[in-house]
Amino acid sequence: MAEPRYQRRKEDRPREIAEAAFEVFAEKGYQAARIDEVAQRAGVSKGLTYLYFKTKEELFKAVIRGVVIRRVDRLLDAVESTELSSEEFLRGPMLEFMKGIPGSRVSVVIRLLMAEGHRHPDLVEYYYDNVVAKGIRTISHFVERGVERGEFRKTAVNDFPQLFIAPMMLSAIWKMLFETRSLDTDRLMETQVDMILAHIKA
Amino acid sequence: MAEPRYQRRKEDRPREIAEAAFEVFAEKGYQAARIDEVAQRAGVSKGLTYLYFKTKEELFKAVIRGVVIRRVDRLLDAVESTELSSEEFLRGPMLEFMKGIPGSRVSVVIRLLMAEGHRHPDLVEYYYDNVVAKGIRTISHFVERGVERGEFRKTAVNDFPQLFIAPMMLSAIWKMLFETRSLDTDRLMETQVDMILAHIKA
DNA sequence: AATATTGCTGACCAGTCAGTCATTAAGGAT
DNA sequence: ATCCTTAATGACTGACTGGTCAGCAATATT
Repeated sequence: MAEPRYQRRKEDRPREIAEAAFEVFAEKGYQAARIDEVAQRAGVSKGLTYLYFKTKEELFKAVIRGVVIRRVDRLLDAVESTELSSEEFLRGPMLEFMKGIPGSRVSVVIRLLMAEGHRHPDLVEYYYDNVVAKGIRTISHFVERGVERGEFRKTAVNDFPQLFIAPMMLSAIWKMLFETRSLDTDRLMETQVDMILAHIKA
Repeated sequence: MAEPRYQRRKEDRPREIAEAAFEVFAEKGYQAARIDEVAQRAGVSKGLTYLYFKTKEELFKAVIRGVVIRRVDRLLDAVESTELSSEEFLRGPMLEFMKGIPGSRVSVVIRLLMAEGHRHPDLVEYYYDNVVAKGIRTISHFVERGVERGEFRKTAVNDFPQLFIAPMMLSAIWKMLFETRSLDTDRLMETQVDMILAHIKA
């Protein structure tokens, strides 16, 4: 009749701990995050954290890696499989994707990487290869396809797919730092898309 | 004949300490920065640091505040006093200003603020009022002057001066995280300016 | 030269925290 | 029931560091 003091849940623990860790890292940053607090939020003892993650750094890396991947892949798939015109895709799914970034977990990851990237070069590399480079290639490919289809002209924008996402990055940062001070980030990104389209449409 | 063990230099110490502190904060971030190391780099004992700055946090704030101000004010003055046409100003001094940001101390400050902003809301406010808001107003004013002079059309760009600096922000971040991976940040910013001009020129 | 002033030092303290490990007990196997 | 494996606990340690302060010595004053 005595309640068991805990349950053994080997399968779920790592995910639960990583989930709690993400929250704590998000709030405090890497250095100020306390393993004790991670454990507490996961409803687990500190020792158990160290059973599943050898060090704080490893936990950090696991958490960061776990966040972002699927989102970029979805965009990539959408580009490949869409039946929309390039302009419609830009104004529709692409813009929707970008609007979703500021305020999401992705921007937390950006912050953490900027803050701690120095000391975790392998993490930066992983993130660059699997998120940034992949995303940039996807946009690049999208623009070139537009050119081939005769929808777009060939312009300097072909060389700088970063132009599409620059306002998104600014929006993410703005929201993180200045939440209260008003900036209509959605319309900011829309305006950039308007401008790019006006510039490259055939 | 015995060399004096130290010299008393009340005037210079604070600046020297702040200088060293900037370096250490830049390399390590706020939390991981050690006051001992700051003192060592300033060629000074740890105790002296606490004579001039009451706490680590105060030192941090003093350092951040000391970095950015003059730069933005120079841009503001340049806008007011220039005899160039709006387009010439954009392509000349304005672009030069923006190219100077990534890789400069300013981007270090951006990184530190993103990483530590949470815990220093007054610092964020100070930075917003004296740098961000001021800069945005300056650009806004510049665009509106162009409209009044008949050089520019009135477009959505009037409402989003952030569009001018978004690629600059992306460049700053890119350079910090991915130094090695090539991106011609200067040309990225030029391309944005080209595009904006094409879009708003009367 | 003697005295006063104060910039500066560095040993020290009290608190903190990542990581360890001896121990406990959950729950499957027999 | 009993044993056995191992998930889970949490007290503990050792290293580290922000901040203090009693005293020293470089200069200013007389």
